[in-house]
Amino acid sequence: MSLRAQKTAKKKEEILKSAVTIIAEKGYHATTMEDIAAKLLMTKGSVYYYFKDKQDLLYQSYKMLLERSIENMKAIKMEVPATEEKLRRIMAAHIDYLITERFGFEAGMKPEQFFEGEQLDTILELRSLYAEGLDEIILEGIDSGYFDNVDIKIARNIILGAMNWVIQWYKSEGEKDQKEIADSISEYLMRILKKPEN
Amino acid sequence: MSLRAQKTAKKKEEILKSAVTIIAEKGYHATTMEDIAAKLLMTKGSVYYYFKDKQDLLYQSYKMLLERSIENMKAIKMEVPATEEKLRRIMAAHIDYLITERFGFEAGMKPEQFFEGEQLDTILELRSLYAEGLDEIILEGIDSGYFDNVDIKIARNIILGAMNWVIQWYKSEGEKDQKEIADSISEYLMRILKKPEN
Amino acid sequence: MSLRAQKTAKKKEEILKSAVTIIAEKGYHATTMEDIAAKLLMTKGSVYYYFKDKQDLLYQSYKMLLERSIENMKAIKMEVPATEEKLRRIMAAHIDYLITERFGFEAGMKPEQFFEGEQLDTILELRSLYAEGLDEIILEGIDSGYFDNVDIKIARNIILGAMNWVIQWYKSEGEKDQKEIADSISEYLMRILKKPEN
Amino acid sequence: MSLRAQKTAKKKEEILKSAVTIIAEKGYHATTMEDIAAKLLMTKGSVYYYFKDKQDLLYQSYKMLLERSIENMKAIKMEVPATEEKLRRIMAAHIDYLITERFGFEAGMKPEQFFEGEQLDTILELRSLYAEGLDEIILEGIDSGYFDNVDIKIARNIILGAMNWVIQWYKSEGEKDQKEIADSISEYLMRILKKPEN
DNA sequence: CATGAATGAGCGTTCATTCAT
DNA sequence: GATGAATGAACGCTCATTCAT
Repeated sequence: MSLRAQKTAKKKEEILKSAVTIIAEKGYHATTMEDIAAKLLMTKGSVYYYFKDKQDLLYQSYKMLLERSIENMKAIKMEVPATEEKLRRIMAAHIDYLITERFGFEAGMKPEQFFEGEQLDTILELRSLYAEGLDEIILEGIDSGYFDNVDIKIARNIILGAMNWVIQWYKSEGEKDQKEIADSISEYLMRILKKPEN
Repeated sequence: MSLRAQKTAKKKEEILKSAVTIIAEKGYHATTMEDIAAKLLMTKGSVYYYFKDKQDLLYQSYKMLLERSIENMKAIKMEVPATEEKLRRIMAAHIDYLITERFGFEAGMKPEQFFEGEQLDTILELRSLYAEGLDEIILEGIDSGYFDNVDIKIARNIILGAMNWVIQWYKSEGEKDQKEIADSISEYLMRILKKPEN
Repeated sequence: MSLRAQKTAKKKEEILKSAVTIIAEKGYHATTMEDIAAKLLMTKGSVYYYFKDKQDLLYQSYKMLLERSIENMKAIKMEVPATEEKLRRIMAAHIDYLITERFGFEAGMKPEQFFEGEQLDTILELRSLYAEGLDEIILEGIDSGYFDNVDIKIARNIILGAMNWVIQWYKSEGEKDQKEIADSISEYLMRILKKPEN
Repeated sequence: MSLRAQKTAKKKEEILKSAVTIIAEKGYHATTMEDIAAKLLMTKGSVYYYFKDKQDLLYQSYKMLLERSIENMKAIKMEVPATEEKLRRIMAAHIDYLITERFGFEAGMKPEQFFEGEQLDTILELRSLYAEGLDEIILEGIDSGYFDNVDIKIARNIILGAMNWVIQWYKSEGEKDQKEIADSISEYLMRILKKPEN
């Protein structure tokens, strides 16, 4: 990658990050191109040099978030051998990412409401990939006899729902810090999966 | 209530229902007053005869949904004596309401993004009321020794998150019907709460 | 006039008075039919029973004010014989009417901006009538040798301007009361007309 | 000031002038943003690039007119030494400005009807400044024994009223030209102020 | 006569998008 | 590459007006 291309890529990422933050805060429609540009001391026009349109910006933002989540998951999978620990780490990372990167809009967003055509396909596929990543671990646990023989789809969606919901209540009840909350949730969710010990 | 007033109330409710449906589908900002009116073969102007502005319409809609949810819960509480059954029924009703009434926007919505002042206060209080309703049942279970001594706040939020998430995946994976899904989810969530049987 | 017609006439006048007050306060365009009706505990629909449209209401209001001013002037003319006293009384009445009846909109209003066709003609003619009424007195004074040989049109317009301007400053500088102000103004304006005494 | 800024300032002024003209003609409420823009072959959107909203446009217009009037007055005060001549010149300039710049809306406008808060304060202060400017000259005349010992406030308001009223009758009675009218009015108004010569 | 309800035209305003410089 | 400026389509909202009851 040439130096120029690197610079462009860096700028693009800055813009995406700015966009993610503001959209998470105000919502997509309430966020203006002006808002996004202003936060970076740019003008609207410049943003259009890097992104085709607002829709594109949303798409790239969302895609980036999903891809990173998937990468995070992969990294943890490589790093950690034990099934349960793997799942716990992934949940913690998910919640952490949700809160620190403020990509709140990931949570309740219905992709069909914002994307269509190829974009929608890509997004849905990335979502699926992430879901499958979780499924694999659950399956791994079941196969190894460590997890109970649960309905994987249901279990995974309970986990996803519980995790994404954190955004709704984290701030308001700040007694426990992020780490503790992630641990507690993991702990409880594990009860769904784990085989009753005899 | 006079006949006039009844008619007005009915019309208001029609509009609210229409609004709820469309907002659930397209999102609040993407929904125009025209959309809402057109669906009822009305004109924009008429909608404004019944509601102060778009914001008011959103507020009333959301409030109605929350109030009904709370009433549903109360009714079930009165009707069903057994703690576990009570909780199961409430979960089933919640999911059912979510899907059939399509009030998808309840799920991922951050009230702070849409409301402020008194409206926000009211909404937050209604949310709290609903949450407390769940908490009471959990506490009842714990006190009776039937549930494990879980962190109520965490448990409640896992339950809420898991239930509200259903909207995100119900349609796309329609093999199981609504009832079954609600049952499965309840079943699994119960594992978090129930004391391991010895 | 039948009893019914009397009732109607009375109602019409009530509405006109209400309209005058509110229009004087908020301006014609900023005044809604709702405002006018509400002040009389009526509904918009009723007002339309008595007046064709908003324009008609404005026209009738303005016409009424002008006609009364003219009648006032006539009455004073009949009553008072002395030229100077006549003029003074008319000025005082004019200012008094302006302030108490709050028909502020008479002052700065350019009829061409609000009326056209027959309505405009009528209004302009009534204005002329009032102006001529003043002119006659001035002429009378000149003929009798009591007033100087001034340009009547100019003199009359100075008088009208000075009087109508009162609305702009009366309230804010309330040290002197209405009567005194009217007297002072008359006094000074008289200097324009009166022949320097030798 | 950079060239850019100059261009912007120029454009702003163009818009203000356009606004003043149309508002003077049709009145504030009857004037649409479209009207103002169209007169300059612009689109509504462009006007909003330069002015926050319609209210802002009115405020800036009015402020500009008042400021220029005050500056005009100051310039004349510097230029002309003799009290009477000073006053005459100011009156002539006032009437001239009123007619040529068509800022008719200055005349009968009640600021309280259009402005509030800081805007109202500023406008009222500018009005006061102008009024005080007149008062000073009157006082100067009195002190020098050239003017009679009149009530300054009353005298000033008669002068203002008479001058502003010109807008109401100038066009329709166009026999005399602007200059002559200004002279006549000054002449007559001077009679109010001047000490009777013995 | 009165009114509640409905309508539609029109206005102010926002904002994504474009483009000359 | 960046930006100031311009655009136009769309939306929320108001309000005079109409009309069935």
